Order: sequence, then C-alpha cells, then structure tokens
Amino acid sequence: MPSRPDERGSSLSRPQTESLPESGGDVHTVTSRGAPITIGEAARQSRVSAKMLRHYESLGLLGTVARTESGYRLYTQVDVHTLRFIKRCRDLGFSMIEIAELVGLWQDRKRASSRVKRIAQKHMNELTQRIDAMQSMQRTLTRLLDCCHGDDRPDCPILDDLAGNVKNAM
Amino acid sequence: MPSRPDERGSSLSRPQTESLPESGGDVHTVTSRGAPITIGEAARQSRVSAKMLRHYESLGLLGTVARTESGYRLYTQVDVHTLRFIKRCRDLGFSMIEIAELVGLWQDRKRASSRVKRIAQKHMNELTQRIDAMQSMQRTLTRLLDCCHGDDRPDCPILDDLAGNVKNAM
DNA sequence: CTTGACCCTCCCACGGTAGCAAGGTTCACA
DNA sequence: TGTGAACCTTGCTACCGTGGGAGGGTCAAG
Repeated sequence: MPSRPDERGSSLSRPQTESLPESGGDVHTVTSRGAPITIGEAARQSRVSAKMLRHYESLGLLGTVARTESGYRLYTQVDVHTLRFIKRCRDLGFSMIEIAELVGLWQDRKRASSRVKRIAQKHMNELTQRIDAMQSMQRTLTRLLDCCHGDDRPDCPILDDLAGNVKNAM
Repeated sequence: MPSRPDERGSSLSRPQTESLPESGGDVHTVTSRGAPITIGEAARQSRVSAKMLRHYESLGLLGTVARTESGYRLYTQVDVHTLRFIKRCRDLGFSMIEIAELVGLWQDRKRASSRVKRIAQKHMNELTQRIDAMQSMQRTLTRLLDCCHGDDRPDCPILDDLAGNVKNAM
C-alpha cells in the first residue's frame, strides 16, 4: 500500500536529515524548522520509541501522519512537540485515555481550564490511593522483616504470618 | 477427558456441602474436617475467585487437584489453607513468581529462613522504589494543581507545563 | 423433564511496552 | 552499478493478574 499523497503534503523523496543544522545531538536541537523527519529521528527527538510512535498513532493521538510514496512515516516538529507532551503525561502516570483527553484539550484553544484540572485531580486521587495501599504493604513487610532473623534455621515469622498463624504481638 | 482416579482419593460422587456443620457463613467456618469441597465453596472459604483457583492451579501452585469422575475439582482444607496463603501474599504485592517460591519454601520444612527473608527484602525494595516514583509524580501534580485556577478560562498552567512551557517559578 | 445453580474448557480483553520475523527502502561508498 | 548497513514497514507474541463470556456438561430438586 504505497503512496497516499493527501494531507500535510506528504510524498517527499528525501526524508533523511542532512540539511541545515546538526541533528544527532541534544533533544532540543531542531532539525531545520520545516523538514519532515523519519520515525527514528522523531523517536530520538521526543525520547519515545519508534514502536510507541506507531502505537500512539494507532490510538489517534497524532492525527494523520504523513507518508512518503514508499510508506515511510514523516513527522513534523509539531508532531514531535505533541510526542513530548504525551511523554511528559506518561511520566506523570496518566493513562492513555486521560492523555488522549489532555491532548485534545491542549489543542482546543477554547477549552475551560477546569476540565484539565478535573482530569489531573482525578489522577492525583487515584495516585494517592495507590500510594496509600502500597505504604500499607510496606509497613506490614517492614514488621515481618524485622521479626525474621534470616539465618539457616527453618523457623520463619514471615511464613508464619503469611500462613495466618499470626502469633500476635509485634 | 473425564475421570482421573489417582492421587488424593478423588472421584467422589457427592461434592455438594450439606453434611455436618453449617457452611454458608463466615470464612473461618470449616465444612467438616475432611470432606472435599467444590471450587465454589473453596473460593468462598479462601476469598479467591474460582477463576483464580483454576489459574493458580495452572501455575502449579496447588499441585494436583483432585477431581470427581465427571471432572469437577475437589479441594481439601489443606488446599484452602494454601489459597489463603497465596491471597495474603497477593495482598502484600508479591508477584506470582515470588509467591510460587514462597509456597515452595512454606511447604519445605527444612528451608532456611534467610531465603524467605531475601525474597521479602527484594520485594520490599521494589515496593519502596515504586512508592518513591509515585510520590514524585504526586509532588509534581500537587504543584500543577495548585497553579491552575480551574475555571471557564482557557489558560492553564497544567497544560503549559505538560507542553514544556515551564514558565518556571512556583 | 425442566429448571437453575453449579461446573467445565477455551478464548479474548485490559495497559503499556518490548521483542522478533520477514521483507522493502534509502543511502553512502566502492 | 553493486553491495551492505541502517533504516523502515506490518504483524505476531509476550509480559502480569484478573475478569468476562461463549458454549456446553452435571447435578439435585420440583
């Protein structure tokens, strides 16, 4: 299924980057302002794997991605910007569904900030809940670890506790 | 593939529970000391879903489970005890692989408690790491939420931050 | 015999990421 | 012009633990 010469002026024949400025360096280095880049380059610039770029595209987070005549994806700096946005969201633990909403709001200049805040607040609450649960585990584990001498002998308060022989006390 | 009349005396014809004591009540209620019980009853007594009972069995955590001639699983109180052990481990966040090891150690009367402690300590460390990562997210989110007024207006510090326009300060 | 509760096996889904396979494209260098 | 490396394509598999459902068998009571 080659060639799809519509939208965002695709079908360029020279995708590789060797034009104006340097390209292999820092993430913030811009590979010329307008020249489309391949998926590998976009992955480097956004610090998101090429695999994930395709995945995010399949989720509809990037809209229609341009292609060369031979089917290679071509990304613009706008795409890279969006990808960095997505990555930052992931780093903060947002789910892909939440990220899809956030991207939509980000691109909607008429959004109400309350909608963004609501999503973030909800995520924050879930995060807090999960942390609480994990801290509860942590406390129990700490107690068990303190009880177990951890030597060659077989008797083990950790196993006793797990088995329900609570032996009570400390 | 019905009937497998080996090991642990399977092939009973009356699996349902209506013999000696009461059975529908609390988890701690024992359905007669020796009578094998069906998967549903074992699920109730162990607070693990029947679905998961089959899954744990497929992972080899329960050894060979007895069957009736018609293929129904039959559980003993020993199995229920093991299932409660597994559930307690899950509640503490251990992975299935770790749980398999712990069950093995639990059933090995000659184990060294150090082996148990090592597993628990490793899990504890991973837990701590994950909590730290999530708390870091939490701190960032808190800061962002504090910055966003969350009203009808479109300007939103949360989106600005996610987009990399760090606007610095607070 | 029918009904309803229970059980069986097998397959699919989630979320997010990574790996591999088998093949096509592009480019630099000989 | 050829060749090889680096790159790209799609598609399948796996991870982890759990839930859901389909499609069918079993069992006891009415």
